[in-house]
Amino acid sequence: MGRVKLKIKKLENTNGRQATYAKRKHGIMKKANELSILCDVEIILLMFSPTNKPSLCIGKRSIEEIIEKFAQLTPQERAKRKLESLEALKKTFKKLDHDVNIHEFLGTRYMTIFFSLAKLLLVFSF
Amino acid sequence: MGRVKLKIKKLENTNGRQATYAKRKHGIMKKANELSILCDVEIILLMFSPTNKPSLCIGKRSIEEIIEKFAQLTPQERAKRKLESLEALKKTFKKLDHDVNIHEFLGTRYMTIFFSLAKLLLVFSF
DNA sequence: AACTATTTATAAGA
DNA sequence: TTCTTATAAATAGTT
Repeated sequence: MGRVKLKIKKLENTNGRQATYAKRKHGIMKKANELSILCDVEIILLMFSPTNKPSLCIGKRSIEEIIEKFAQLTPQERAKRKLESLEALKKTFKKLDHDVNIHEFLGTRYMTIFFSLAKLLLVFSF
Repeated sequence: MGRVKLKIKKLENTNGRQATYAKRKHGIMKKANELSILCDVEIILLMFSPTNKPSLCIGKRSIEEIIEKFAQLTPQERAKRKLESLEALKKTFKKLDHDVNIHEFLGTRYMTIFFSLAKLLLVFSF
């Protein structure tokens, strides 16, 4: 969609790649949001920029549902749950790392993806 | 993009919603794949259909990288690592569930998302 | 499942 | 960089 038909292969020009990423990231997030609303479905979209900066997009309804559930707790319960979740998460990753050395297996980037999602889903603290 | 401009709100007709989901799911997966190639970035896209059937889309390069890393192991190492990872994962989820009762907090659908991603990222066994 | 009128996304240029 | 615009691509309603 543009002045010419684009070949789908890595854009070698760095500036062009950044520009295209910015445009298409916007486009795909819009699409994800529309789809989640139109069809009433859950969507998780996680992207890493060419410089590894993460962008997370979640279907509108899902986020609202999480917020609503979280909001039904008292502030004390919320703080407690968040702390507990983060503690459990830390232990979990230490344990997993000890068992299978996932850092080495997955690499830092995947650990970041995984950790982001875990945090998001567990404690709504992204 | 279509005969009329669509209002972005939940489609109330069930068949229409299914049809739109199918079309737009295809569209957004194509976009995700194009973006991951053009800009050489990692993308994870996870969608649940109106009937809760999950679709997972991962940037082409990422999947190839995982496969390549996994393929460098010997069959014995692969089997061992996969088993270990699954065991660790099971323990992890039992532990997490005990600590924060995430099943109750997140609900089954989110557990499925989380588990799918965990499996995918840990052992390439989806 | 295929079609096509129309809207939407976007590549290149300003 | 942000804005514009020609063109490609997606898709809503139809068949």
